[in-house]
Amino acid sequence: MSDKNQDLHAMRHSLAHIMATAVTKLWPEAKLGVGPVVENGFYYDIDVPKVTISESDFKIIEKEMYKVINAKQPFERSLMSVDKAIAWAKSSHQPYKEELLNDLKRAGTTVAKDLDADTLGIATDEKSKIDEVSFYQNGDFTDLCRGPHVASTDKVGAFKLMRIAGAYWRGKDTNPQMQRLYGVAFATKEELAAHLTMLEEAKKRDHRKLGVELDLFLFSDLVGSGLPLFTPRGTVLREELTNYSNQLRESRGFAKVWVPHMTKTDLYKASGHWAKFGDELFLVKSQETSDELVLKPMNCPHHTRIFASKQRSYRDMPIRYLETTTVYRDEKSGELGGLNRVRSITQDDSHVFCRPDQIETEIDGLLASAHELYSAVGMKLRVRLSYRDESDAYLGDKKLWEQAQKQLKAAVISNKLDYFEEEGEAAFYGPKIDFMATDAIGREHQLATVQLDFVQPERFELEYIDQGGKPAQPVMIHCALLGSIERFLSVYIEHTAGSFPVWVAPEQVRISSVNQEDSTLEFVKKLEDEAIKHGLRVHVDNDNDSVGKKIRNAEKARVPYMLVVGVKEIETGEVTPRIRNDLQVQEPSSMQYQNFFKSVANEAKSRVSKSSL
RNA sequence: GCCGAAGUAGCUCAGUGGUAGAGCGGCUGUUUUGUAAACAGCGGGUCGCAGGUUCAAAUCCUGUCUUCGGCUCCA
Repeated sequence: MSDKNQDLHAMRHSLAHIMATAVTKLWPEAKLGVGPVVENGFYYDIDVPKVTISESDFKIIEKEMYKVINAKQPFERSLMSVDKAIAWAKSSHQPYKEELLNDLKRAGTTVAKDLDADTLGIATDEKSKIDEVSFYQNGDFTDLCRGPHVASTDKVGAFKLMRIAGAYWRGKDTNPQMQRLYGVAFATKEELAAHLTMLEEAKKRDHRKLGVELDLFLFSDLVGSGLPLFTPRGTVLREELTNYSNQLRESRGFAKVWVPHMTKTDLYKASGHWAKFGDELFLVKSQETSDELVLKPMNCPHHTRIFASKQRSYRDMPIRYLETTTVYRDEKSGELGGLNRVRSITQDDSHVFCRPDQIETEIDGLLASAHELYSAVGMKLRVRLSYRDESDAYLGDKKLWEQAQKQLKAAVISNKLDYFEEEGEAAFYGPKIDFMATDAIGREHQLATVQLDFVQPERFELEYIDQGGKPAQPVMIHCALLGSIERFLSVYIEHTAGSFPVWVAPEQVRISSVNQEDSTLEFVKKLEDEAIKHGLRVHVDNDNDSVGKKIRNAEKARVPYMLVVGVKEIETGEVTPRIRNDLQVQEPSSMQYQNFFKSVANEAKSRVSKSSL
């Protein structure tokens, strides 16, 4: 950590301390939990019995904090033995601190993983030997805290309280819930202002906001939470992306299949999903039969039925199925949000049934497809090899797991992918390769995945006849390139800020007339027909608006190309396209309109990210 | 699920117990527009939904649905 960062860290730490000072002053019965530094700021978990602090209290809390700051109280650090500290916590009625200290004492020389080193006043490098914990005092307020703190309360830079939220004590939902007060803090007012501006900018990209502005999707109270509806424009996005994903896989020998969206529970009891995902399933009740049905939460068990419908020879392998289809999962209501987490999830799903010796080739092809797709959408890919850990949450033979994990790694290495390995991230039925895509503002998202599966072939007793004429068990490879279309779109909309490349853009060309003269309207119609002839998504704006207004509207809709059409164009037959800023590489020149549409159609076909005009 | 906040016109929002508002969008008319907002007029809301309190409820109370923030982030 640089000196500057250390200073900033001490400031934020001190602010958490000062916030605790203020809250304790306002509500003397407040019980303090933990108050660490986080990215861009700090928080403190506080439990005030019978009082609910709300954001409207921020003013008085901030006012109280400024009182402390303006008093320029020095922070005085002191050390105390753990036993003395426990006595302190008891006498000052701080049960949460007392609990932490007791756990610390019980843990002896090793600190339990979930203990908060910051709050306990333990330096990381001292973890193995803890006899004393540190306290900081300012004025008449003392708090257990590791620090570091700044020298006095006035040296804390600029801050702002941001929000308040419930947080379980030590992250366990069986524990009491405390109130977490968040603040952001920076060394200078200017940096704080810049941060707040940045947050505003990020808000502008929010796919939920753009979804409304660009008329892409919506939610209806009557339909239900987590169940998005897509408008014509939004559906273009879905179709363009899934067509591409399907095309990439069909060119590698995948055949489309189709399965119904509900099934008997027996299928998931056989697959092993019932035990794991039972409470996430939507139950469907038949009024005609006694069938217990559910909406499908995944497609693989269905696809195994198709595979198992015939006897397969080693010569038939691999068998590759692809289906872009919607699955339904009853997520916890509080976890739903925009398109990122929904209850109707459309996957560009595919399953390969292959011989063990074909694994590497199959994975190679899928990795190459993922690479191509993510290049086209302009996102950098990093790969996570997700392995099992030592827990018993996984099904299947451990030796098979180890073998599978090695094969995944080999394929990733031979594809020269940037990768890292992580234990405990695997699916319960096998290890996987997760693709982490980086968006335009540097956030990383997990989207595509390739997963190996030795468990379902066993559970469903899948087999093929090997070269020696004996039955053998195939390996299953699950793969989704986009992952879930909904989540992909939430990321992609924010990645592009709604400015989609020509091939994805719901509206590719807008033709705006300068006036409503018959001659103009006729020529506009001629242009529209030409665009349609080239398969372009074109809109005509013949409204009685000023040219300036029409341009503004087209810009707001993020239309890649706009043509303004009047007498000049009619006379010459030439158009000068207005190119959306992010696509433009050079000043556009005028050209015959036939050539213009031809070029745009080519750009869409080859999925380029910049304009060639 | 839990804690907190919120839901008023298509969108963004004002309105704290006494006749529901603004801007933008929409529609109509005037204008016939040349590269980021012409002018005028007119529509448009059971104030999320259901109960309750009150002479009177967008406003107060209860329930419910929906949305947002958080519950993982810590040297």
